[in-house]
Amino acid sequence: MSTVGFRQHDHTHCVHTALAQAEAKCKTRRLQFTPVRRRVLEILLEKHRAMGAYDILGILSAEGLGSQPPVAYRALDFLVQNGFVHRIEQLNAYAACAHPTHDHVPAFLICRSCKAVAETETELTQGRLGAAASTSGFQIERVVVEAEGLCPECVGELP
Amino acid sequence: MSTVGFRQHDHTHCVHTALAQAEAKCKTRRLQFTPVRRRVLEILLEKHRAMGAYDILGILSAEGLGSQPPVAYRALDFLVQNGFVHRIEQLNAYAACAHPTHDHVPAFLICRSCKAVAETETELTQGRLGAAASTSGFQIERVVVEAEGLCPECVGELP
DNA sequence: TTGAAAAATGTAATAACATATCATCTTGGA
DNA sequence: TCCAAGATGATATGTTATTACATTTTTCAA
Repeated sequence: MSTVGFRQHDHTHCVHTALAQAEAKCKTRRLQFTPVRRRVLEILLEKHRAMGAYDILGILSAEGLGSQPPVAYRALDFLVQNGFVHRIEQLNAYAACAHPTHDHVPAFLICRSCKAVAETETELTQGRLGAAASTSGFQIERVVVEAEGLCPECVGELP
Repeated sequence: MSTVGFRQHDHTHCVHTALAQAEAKCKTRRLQFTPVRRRVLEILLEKHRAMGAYDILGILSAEGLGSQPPVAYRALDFLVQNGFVHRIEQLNAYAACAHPTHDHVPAFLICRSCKAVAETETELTQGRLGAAASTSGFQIERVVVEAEGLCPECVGELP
């Protein structure tokens, strides 16, 4: 449960917890946890999957929270910047962070069939990548690790 | 030189070599190395950097090789499919493979300042990601590893 | 407490990236 | 030589993301 998220669970509780944690973190850092930002995080926590900016915008729009793309992108930028949400590069999509209480390098397992996404962690400079960087003098600031494949559910069901 | 590509080098030679290797590989695999596909690979080898599909299309168009997006995307799909080119997810861009002669999991060092891209390699299931995958029953098929940061040139020059 | 600066929002327009569809042409192999 | 698969031409459209600028709200210190 702490590393992989393919299993079912009731998460009304975890949504509330995560929102409360985000609110607290914003308070201590003096960041504005505005209604749109809060709602975008809540949407991503509730859906518990990767969503595109325009999917989110559709919901915001239906709720009268804004209808133009920058509304969604600004909120997402804020949430990504502050570690509440991760961007999944392969999918051009966003997912709520599963471990928002500590700094980490996220890594994702992405099912190419059902698009489920599980988050785990990895080390910043592990193995050959870190070695290559330090050899060449490259200074790593951020690492994207995304594995594509089949989740446990889909492994059995496909050709 | 085999892992990192931030250093300068004369590469008229390596362009020719890489094209010849691609041609040979297509021959043995019975793939059609058509003029557009060849030219797209050549462009990426010559520029020796990540380029967007529309950048490439601009060049093709100026040369009378086609002016509509599918022309570029089809050629890129072919080249990616067959391991001659990699897609850089973070940049929505494409770069010629630096090690086309053997199968590998590419990893990239991407300079956020000058956009230079160096390719190195990594293991498919190294470390915690592989562990999380096998624990949960996720079957990894492809891994994207992209590090963003500052290249040796830019490390010195920025604030 | 109030006023200036910083941050956030509203809104319109457009840029950048990518695919669907269908007709036509070329190639390789039976 | 003919067929089937693969490649190309061409049009249209879908999806993702940013620029720009006016306005409002919040913060913070004088």
